[in-house]
Parts: sequence; C-alpha cells; structure tokens
Amino acid sequence: MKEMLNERGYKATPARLAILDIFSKSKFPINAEIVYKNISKIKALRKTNEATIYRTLLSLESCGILKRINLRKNSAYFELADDHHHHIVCTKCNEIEDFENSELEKILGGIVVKSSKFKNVREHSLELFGLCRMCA
Amino acid sequence: MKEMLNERGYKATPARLAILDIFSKSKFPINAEIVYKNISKIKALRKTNEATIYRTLLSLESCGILKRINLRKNSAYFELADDHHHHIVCTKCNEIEDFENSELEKILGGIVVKSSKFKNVREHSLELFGLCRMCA
DNA sequence: TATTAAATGCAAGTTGTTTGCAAGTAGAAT
DNA sequence: ATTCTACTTGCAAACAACTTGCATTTAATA
Repeated sequence: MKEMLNERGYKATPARLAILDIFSKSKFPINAEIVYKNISKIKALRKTNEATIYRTLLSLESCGILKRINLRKNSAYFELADDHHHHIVCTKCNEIEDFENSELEKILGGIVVKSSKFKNVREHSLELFGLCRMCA
Repeated sequence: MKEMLNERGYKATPARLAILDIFSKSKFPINAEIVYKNISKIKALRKTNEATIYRTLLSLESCGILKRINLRKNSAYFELADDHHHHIVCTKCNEIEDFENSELEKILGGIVVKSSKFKNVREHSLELFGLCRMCA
C-alpha cells in the first residue's frame, strides 16, 4: 500500500494507510463518517481529525484509488476503484449488492457513438434501487 | 397544472405553479438555486423564500412529478418525471444531453432476476460522464 | 363567505464538507 | 543517522445546501 501511495506522489502516512486498510476490508461502499468511526478505534490513530479523513478521501479519489458512488444519500460514499461494477441498493434497509454485466457495458460503450454532441465518455454511474428479499 | 397538483392533494399555489412552469420550460435538469433565481424574476413572486423552493421540490418529488438526478454536483438537480431517460454530462462545461436505449432498459429489467438478495428493483439511476465535442 | 388544513416567510439550526494556518512528519538528500 | 523541505495534519472557524419551528396567510371546500 505504501508503494501505491508513493508511486502517485503521496506520502504513506499512518492515517492514509489505515484508511486504505479500512476500505480494503469493507465489503460495501462507506462514507467519511464510517471511516472516521473505524479509524478512531485504532489506539494510535484515535485522535485523527475529521478534516484529515475528508482530505484523504479527496486525494485518494483524485489519484484513482477510490471511486465515489451515488447511493442517494446526503453524504458521499466511496469504494476501492479496483474493479468495475455497479450496485443494487435496498431503499429500506440499505443492503447493497454488487453486480456486473458485460452486455450492459458493451451497450454503454456504444452510446456515445450515437450522440451528436458528445465525443467520448470516460465514466458512468449506474445504481439500481429496490427492495431486498427481507424487506419486500 | 392546477389539476395535476390538486389530484395529488396539493394546493395549486402561485409559487408551485411557477416552479412547475420553470421546469416545463427547462431543457435540462436544474437545482434549487436556479429555480430560485428564475422565480425571483417574476414580479409577483419575487419575494418567494428559498425554504419554499426546497419544500416544493421535496413535495413534487415525493408525489412523482419531479425526479431527482445525480449529476455529481454538490446540490440536488431535478427534472420533470414525465419520461424515462438518462443523461450524458460533460465534466468540463456541464453540457447535458439526454439519451434512452430500450435494449439497455431490458437488460436492467432482468438484472434483479439473477440476484440472490434482491426481490425487485423499482428505479435505477444511470448517468454517463465524459467530454462533449467542444471540450474534447 | 366562512372555515380550516395546508402553504409560506422568516430566522435560526443542522449536516456534510472545506479552508487557513501553525505545527508535525515522511522521504529525499546529505 | 541527521537535516531539510514539501507534504500532512489538527484545530477552529467558515461554508453551502438544506431543514425546521412557529406565527401568519391562503387555496379549496362547504
């Protein structure tokens, strides 16, 4: 993880390493508050400031390590950007399931070709919202 | 427009009618600030309070007249919910183009079938981000 | 036209996030 | 190992986008 940061011109500070670790252990996207709570549990880092969390999330996002996800919440959720997939979110209990679909990606890749105004598409955000079996 | 509101149990106040009118004339999604600026231009409504805009947007969203859109901005954008489509957003100049694709919708409709945890999907949000011809 | 639940204006509060600045620290250079 | 310096952090204050409480007004119905 240290190299991952240094390669991109970032110093590998304890807070950053811990935050990366928190993300790598999380099975679903998390927000600044959750990162803060988790990092606060580590004795050596218990005094980490919230501003540090926000700044770190921004840095890790802009160098491509983290990806920002739209979950229709009023805070920003992130996850490791290592693989491309989307989410199904339960609007009642917030359960999240990942999914991917290559056919879908193919169609999305072709959309811009048909556009008159757009030249290229770099990213897309796709999230499904519904009810999980428990809540339905 | 009056009936549209009354049918759903809302009073057709001048502010609401004006807000609906602003949306029906806008060719792209807009946020509370833009609605506020536009309604302020109308002499009779120039004193309309921002809280009213926020409350109205919420009401119109929850009764299904407006739809909330994720454009990766830090404010909420809305548009009339009359037809289903998605957006391509230029990350540089914010130009927005609508698109729809029936094949895509079909695939999205089938996703939940393959899911172990989810029973049904009610909505989805899909936005593409890239560069328009001008900015590319 | 009188009634009343719903809508509004105003001011203050909240939430999530950002910023300025002084002090601390990782990593490069000695 | 020590020094240097740009990058990081903590802290407190500022911000933006909303939300809320409450007194007043008003659209819709009777």
